[in-house]
Amino acid sequence: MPRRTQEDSLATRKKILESAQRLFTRRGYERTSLSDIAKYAGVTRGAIYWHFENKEELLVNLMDFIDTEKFSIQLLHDAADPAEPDPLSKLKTCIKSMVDEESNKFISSSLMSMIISIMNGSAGNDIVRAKVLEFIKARHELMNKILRNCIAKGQLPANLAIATAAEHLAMFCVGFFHQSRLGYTENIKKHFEYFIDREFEEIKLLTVASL
Amino acid sequence: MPRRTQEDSLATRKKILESAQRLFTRRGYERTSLSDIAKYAGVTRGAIYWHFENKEELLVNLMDFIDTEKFSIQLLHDAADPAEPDPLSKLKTCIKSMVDEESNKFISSSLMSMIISIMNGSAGNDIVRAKVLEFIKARHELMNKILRNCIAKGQLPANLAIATAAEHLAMFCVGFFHQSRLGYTENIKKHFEYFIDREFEEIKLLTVASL
Amino acid sequence: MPRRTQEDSLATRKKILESAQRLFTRRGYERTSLSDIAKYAGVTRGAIYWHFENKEELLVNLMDFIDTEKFSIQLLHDAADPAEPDPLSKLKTCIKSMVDEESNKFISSSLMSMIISIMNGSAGNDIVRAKVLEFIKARHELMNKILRNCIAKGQLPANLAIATAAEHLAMFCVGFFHQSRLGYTENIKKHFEYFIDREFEEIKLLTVASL
Amino acid sequence: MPRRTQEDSLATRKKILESAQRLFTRRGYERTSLSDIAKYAGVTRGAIYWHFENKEELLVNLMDFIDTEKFSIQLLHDAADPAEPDPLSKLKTCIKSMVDEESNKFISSSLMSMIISIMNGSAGNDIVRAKVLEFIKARHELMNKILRNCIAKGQLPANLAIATAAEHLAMFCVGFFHQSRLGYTENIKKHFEYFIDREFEEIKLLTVASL
DNA sequence: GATGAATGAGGATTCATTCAT
DNA sequence: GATGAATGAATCCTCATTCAT
Repeated sequence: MPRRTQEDSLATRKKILESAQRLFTRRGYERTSLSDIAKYAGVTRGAIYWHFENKEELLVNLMDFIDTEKFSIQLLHDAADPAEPDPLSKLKTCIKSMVDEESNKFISSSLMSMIISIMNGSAGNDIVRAKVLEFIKARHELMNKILRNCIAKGQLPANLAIATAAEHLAMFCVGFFHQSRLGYTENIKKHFEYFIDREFEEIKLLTVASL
Repeated sequence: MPRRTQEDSLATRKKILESAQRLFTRRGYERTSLSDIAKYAGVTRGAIYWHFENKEELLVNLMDFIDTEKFSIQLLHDAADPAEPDPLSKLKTCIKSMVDEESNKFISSSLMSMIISIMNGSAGNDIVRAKVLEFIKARHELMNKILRNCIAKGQLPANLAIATAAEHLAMFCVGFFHQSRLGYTENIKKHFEYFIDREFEEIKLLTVASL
Repeated sequence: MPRRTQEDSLATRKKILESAQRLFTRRGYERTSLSDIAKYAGVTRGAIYWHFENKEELLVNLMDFIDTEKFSIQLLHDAADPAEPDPLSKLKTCIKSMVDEESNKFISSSLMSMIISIMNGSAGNDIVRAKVLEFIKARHELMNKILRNCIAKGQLPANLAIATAAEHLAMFCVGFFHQSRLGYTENIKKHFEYFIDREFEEIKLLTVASL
Repeated sequence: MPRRTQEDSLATRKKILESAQRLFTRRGYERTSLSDIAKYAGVTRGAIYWHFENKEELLVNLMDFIDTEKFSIQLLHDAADPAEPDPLSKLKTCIKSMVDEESNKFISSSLMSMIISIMNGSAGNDIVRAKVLEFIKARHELMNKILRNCIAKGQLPANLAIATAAEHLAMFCVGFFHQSRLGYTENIKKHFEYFIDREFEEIKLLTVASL
């Protein structure tokens, strides 16, 4: 029973993307076949090819999809907004959400595991790699912007070594994320807010003068 | 066709393992075919099957192989040795070596990227997952042992929350490793020793009392 | 969305046929997808299915279309016309036009390349084969009629072995056509009229008496 | 039940090539799937990929295979041999054999139908096209060589326009071949030797002086 | 009249695995 | 110990075709 209206079409597209996300995250990009995705989405492989050029394009579109859908990214954008009076809290809240998100398995960090497996994969799919790198870069720039916003609001030192601080923060998040996946952050999670606070204390030390 | 001596056999085995390591690290487990490995090692696929049951077994054996071969693990074992008077320095040295290792691309941390891709991928091959988890657990226990050794030598607080500290340290290392792979640790690398020192200062705060 | 007039419909049909001709000729029947044709014609696949049952039917219709459209066939019909005082010249002119047509790439001989690929391909699509064979037969009969007309006008011997002559002439044309496609008629083309004349001299020898 | 000895391997290879030839000739390159070939040869698709890189390579190898296997090409080489006292007869014999070969369906001319469908196909497979063009060129040069040999033996005029003559001869052969495929050489076949003789009489007229 | 969405049957290719030699 | 040959299942992808709108 084929679907016909434009809404149906969009619904199909969404179903495919969601299935792809779920399966890519669960099994990794390589180990997920289009057949798997189609089955999971309740459509045929052909339908996937109607909506996406090929497997790579599906992935690229998925990235945009997740980026748009998931709300945690919104928090980051808020934190970067010059109109935001308390960007630091917003940033901390966002980082804090990693704990819940992880337990929910499907929030923006699920994207990261995908990213990693793609970057570990390599070889052919240059379009995907480019997209991933672009994606990462965008996040990095966003982080820098947030930090600058924090400085502007007097929440971080004026002479902060921004690039270094951004790297440090990213390390913290990524480290937490990966260890969580392996189940080695039980104790950290218990006092996660404390560690976030400590992280920012560390960052505050990273002034141009001190390095 | 000369008779193969046992040495030849071992040499072949080693060649296969080294090729596997190199290629798995480079392209990931899924994207590396036994054909690739055989070609790279200058043997036939059949030879791989002589030495290893199948692809998974090759991977399992590879983990042991890397663990034995690579020297950085030795540093960790030294640091855990009760006879070692300065385990903290040994540990720091080992962590510090991540910088060079990364640039050299082929030290023990390369194993981690493999581990990650395996944990991200699969679903199926439980033997491998089990092996990986065992491997990670062993590292974790080793880390705990080292921390205890540091406490014994008075280099860390007696009431350190060891498990939490170990998790924190792991987060630091893993975070650095991943961000390095993506090329986002340039600034961190410049002052890596400083950051290692700071990391241990943080850890020192993690006493049973304080948490 | 404006109402389609009948003219629009015919225009679409024509666009499809022309696109089909161009692409079939260029890439062959098998290697041309309906998608290609639709894209080239600036319509959707669905439109093709509105005008033609399926791919085979499109081809069958295309043959009629070409047959009607192209003018060289007209020359042949003229040559077959009993009212024509000089059928031989008409025939020669038509053959001579092969040289230009080839360089123009799209005259009736382009049809032949299609025919050939169909006869070489297939096995399955009997309707097409039947159509092709019918088409070829029609040409053959036309040729016989022309030869008879030439005899009637005294331009060829009364006791000409018509069937044999027709075959010979066809061989000449087909041979030229194929060698042209491969680029091996450079020298022949330089004196093409001469060779046409010689061909007819040869044909004149094919009398019932002589064979 | 897999085969193991080298002879078996060669036998498999041969079976694949023969099946490919038969099916390519019958249905054309595009319409023949590797599955078809495998089935016909009684092997699996994998076996084909063991012996040949891919479908194109199979075709390229097939061309060499046919060229080597079939005997009519030997006649041509004999005719080109300076030691041959009567090259013209050899050449005529070879051309004459087209009649039988055609009826046998699988002689060297079957290659030509393949060539045509490939040249008509086009698009992707540049390697194949190159191979085909090389193949055709080789034949052409061989033909030129034979004609020169005929001149040397005084069987053709000293001032023969060789290139033109070669083209003319090729046209004759190719024309006959194609019309035969379509079943329109019945009458020509009855007196084929006569037409071959006439063809050579025509060629004899093609002197540098006369053109 | 024509479109957009979806299907499903293949098709080429890759690859882990097997096994006689 | 190792090779070369072969298998067969899975994968990505193409395409003719269908059909509600």
